[in-house]
Amino acid sequence: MAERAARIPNATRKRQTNGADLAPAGKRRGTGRTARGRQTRQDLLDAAQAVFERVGFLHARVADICAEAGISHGSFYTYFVSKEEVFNEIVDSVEFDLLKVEGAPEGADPVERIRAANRHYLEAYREHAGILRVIQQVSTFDNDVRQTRVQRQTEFAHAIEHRTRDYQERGLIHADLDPRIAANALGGMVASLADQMFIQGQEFDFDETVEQLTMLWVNAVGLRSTAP
Amino acid sequence: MAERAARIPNATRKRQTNGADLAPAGKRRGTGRTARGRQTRQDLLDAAQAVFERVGFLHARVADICAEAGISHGSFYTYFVSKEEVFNEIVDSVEFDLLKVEGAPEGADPVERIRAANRHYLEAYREHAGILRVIQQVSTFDNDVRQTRVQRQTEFAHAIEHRTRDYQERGLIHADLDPRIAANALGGMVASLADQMFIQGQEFDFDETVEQLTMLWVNAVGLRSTAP
Amino acid sequence: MAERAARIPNATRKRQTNGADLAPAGKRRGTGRTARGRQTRQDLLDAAQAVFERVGFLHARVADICAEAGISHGSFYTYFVSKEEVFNEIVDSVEFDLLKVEGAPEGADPVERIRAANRHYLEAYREHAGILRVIQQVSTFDNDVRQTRVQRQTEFAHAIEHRTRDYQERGLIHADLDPRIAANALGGMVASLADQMFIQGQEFDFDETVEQLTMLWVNAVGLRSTAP
Amino acid sequence: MAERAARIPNATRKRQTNGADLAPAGKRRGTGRTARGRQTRQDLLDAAQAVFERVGFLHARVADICAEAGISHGSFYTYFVSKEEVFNEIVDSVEFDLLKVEGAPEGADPVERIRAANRHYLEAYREHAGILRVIQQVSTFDNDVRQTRVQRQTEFAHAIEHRTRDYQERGLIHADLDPRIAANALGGMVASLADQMFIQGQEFDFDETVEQLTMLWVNAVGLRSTAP
DNA sequence: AATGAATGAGTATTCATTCAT
DNA sequence: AATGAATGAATACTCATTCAT
Repeated sequence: MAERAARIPNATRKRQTNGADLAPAGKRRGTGRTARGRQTRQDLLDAAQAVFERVGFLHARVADICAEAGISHGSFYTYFVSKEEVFNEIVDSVEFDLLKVEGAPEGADPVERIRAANRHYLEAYREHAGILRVIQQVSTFDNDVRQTRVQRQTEFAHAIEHRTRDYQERGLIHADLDPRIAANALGGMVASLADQMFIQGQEFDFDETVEQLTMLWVNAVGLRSTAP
Repeated sequence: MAERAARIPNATRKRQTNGADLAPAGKRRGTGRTARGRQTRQDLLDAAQAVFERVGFLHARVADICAEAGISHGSFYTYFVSKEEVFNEIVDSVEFDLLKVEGAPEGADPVERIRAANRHYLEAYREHAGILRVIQQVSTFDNDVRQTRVQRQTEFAHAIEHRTRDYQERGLIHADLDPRIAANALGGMVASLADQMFIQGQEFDFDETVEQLTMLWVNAVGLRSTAP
Repeated sequence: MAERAARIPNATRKRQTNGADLAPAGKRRGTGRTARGRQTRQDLLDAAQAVFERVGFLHARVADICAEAGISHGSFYTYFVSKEEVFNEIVDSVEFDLLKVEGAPEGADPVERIRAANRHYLEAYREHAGILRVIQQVSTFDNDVRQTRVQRQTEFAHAIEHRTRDYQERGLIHADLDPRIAANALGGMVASLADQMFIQGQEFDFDETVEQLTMLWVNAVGLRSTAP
Repeated sequence: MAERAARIPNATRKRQTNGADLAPAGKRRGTGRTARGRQTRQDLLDAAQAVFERVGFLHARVADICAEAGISHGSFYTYFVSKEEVFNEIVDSVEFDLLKVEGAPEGADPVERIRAANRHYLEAYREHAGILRVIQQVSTFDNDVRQTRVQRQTEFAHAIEHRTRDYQERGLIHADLDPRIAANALGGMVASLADQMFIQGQEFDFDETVEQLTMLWVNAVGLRSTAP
């Protein structure tokens, strides 16, 4: 642990309640009718993201965010209900595209598709490593965010699962694999490596990693290239 | 001097500047000279673990731990310097055995070994899920703990990498795999699934998962059973 | 994120290792941008001084000071980093003028000058007795403050020493006095009496004391009035 | 002030009561029937004095004293009611002899007597500087100790005052001096210099200082040597 | 007598959030 | 909309003193 203890200043909490931490519901603020308002709001979002990525959610103080945005302390609450809200908004605007399979059309060679998906996943992870790290932190004490994070993983796995079944039915891959487990395992493999590379800071050659992941994946499911 | 003595509340004193990152420095506590003392210390450790697992590190208050242990507030500091210290001690006493390959002797069939290792990993993860979740949380803002955690992962991967090279040299598995990447990827695959099962709470059949992971792993590296 | 936001209570964070002895470092507080802010800051200073004088530094709690100032608990830290800081600021604003020789022009009769200096010293001491008592307390466990206090004394003695040499050269006083020792002794004599009168609370007639001190001083150094 | 604030752990206090802090009254402990008991008691006294002189009263913890004495934590209270009590006992055993005029018999030459008294005072101060510093600290927040300290000074002054009157009546010194003020002033002069030398740590040559103080004193009162 | 474990009063400090201009 | 001052809940930690063996 190391450093001398000092209170961590902020985050959300429900004393003694270990239950769901859902939807902020309530009032939305500062919708931004004015152009100036909209600008300030955006400044705040950018500042918040920068601060979060720099020091993490727990150590980020609203005051820091305001300083970063160059606005006064109190104005924050003109635009956001709480620190949590900014965070959520940032998350919403960032998260979604780990899943997309880019660069390989629907009908393409399965190996190609897998390679493309792996590459895309790693690229996206790399691009968003900063905020992903923060999301990981927050998901550790906030059920909402944990939910969202699991959800994202689940969707990813579902997509893989779906395709796995398809390939199995077409006899392209091993029949004795459980599509759901395999999907989660292989998705987890890629996610784990991405985490090691971009969150934990371990060194891997990007392209080589894509190749190896693809090879492992293809072997694992026993995919035979459909290429002639 | 005065009727009822009472402490003078405040003044300036040099904080025991405590540069070191690991050793909490200063006076050592809870020497545990007495059986009673040792008992209390253990109670405190148990209580702390229970509380950490229940509410996480962040939400755990020293007061909660003391209440759980049934001792007075101040006694905590007879044994530990800080909440961090108890945590570290718990971590040290728990972490180490994800790595062991149990149940399959050194010379056993490679597939058997992999299966045994996977089973052991999942079992250990399941057994320690509570504290592992907390470790994950803390590693999110504490570099020492992060370090330790990465270390553990790294060692695991090293072991796999070593064996992978061995198998490659013996021609038992694909030659074109990069042992390091493969080791991290496959290790990550198992770890990720363990996380999904025992930390994120997704449902998977334990035995089936062991089988599937083993199958995926074996396929991925192209291992041919050495059985006749 | 959660229904009602509430702070996450604790975790580890690097204490702003603050080696410097003087500047409290870290974020500067209470910039006093607003008139209102400046007012509050002043209120706080006044309150702090009052509390310090009433109960001493050791027994003064930040809460007491805030209560005295009629502001909320936390606001204190908008303006000052710590109890120590307020104290230092008060000291800085008060200390300096024990030294001045008021009322007797540079070229005046030496005896007149001594009398004026003595009177001024006692007056200043009397005026600031409250805070001087506190300074004495703090200098007892705080090296900086001790330093400052000694410094003040030293400067006073230096001034006397300087003049003593001058008078010796001009043959106005005994030649066999050691200017440095004499200066410290005579300065100490006055300071000591001031302390007895205004800190220890012993009763002495003010004017008579000035006269007697002057007489003792003049005799001690063998000063012959330059008056015709 | 400098160091980061941290609570000063101990001393006596009466919340909100600025009144007298008198007599501990109550029960005396550990009178020491046994030889062993008496030994332990003395060890404790010695240890306490050492610790007090090393870190001051405020920073001295009962635990420190016990450690220094090599006895167990709780045994302290077998012998003393409180930290204050040990302190008082130490003070009582040390304080008294600043006053004595050693080395010059009653009928000796007045100048000799003054010289001898000055020398004795400085010597005693030097010898007991360690504990005197602590007494000074404690007198800052403890009325009893303050009282005692003032008392000592007062007695010293009384002695001087008495002698001064005597000399005045015998026509040996100036008639226009106020014996009480002069006594306090001159006594304070010596005390102040002693303080500067042995508490504040300023450098003065011992013998020279005695000479100069004597000279200043003799001059101040206009004493004519009775030597032929 | 000695030991050392247990107790608990006492307080500084942070920072999200609200509020008066 | 913006500003920045004010609020106050929340909690770790120390150490004198007591108590059970």
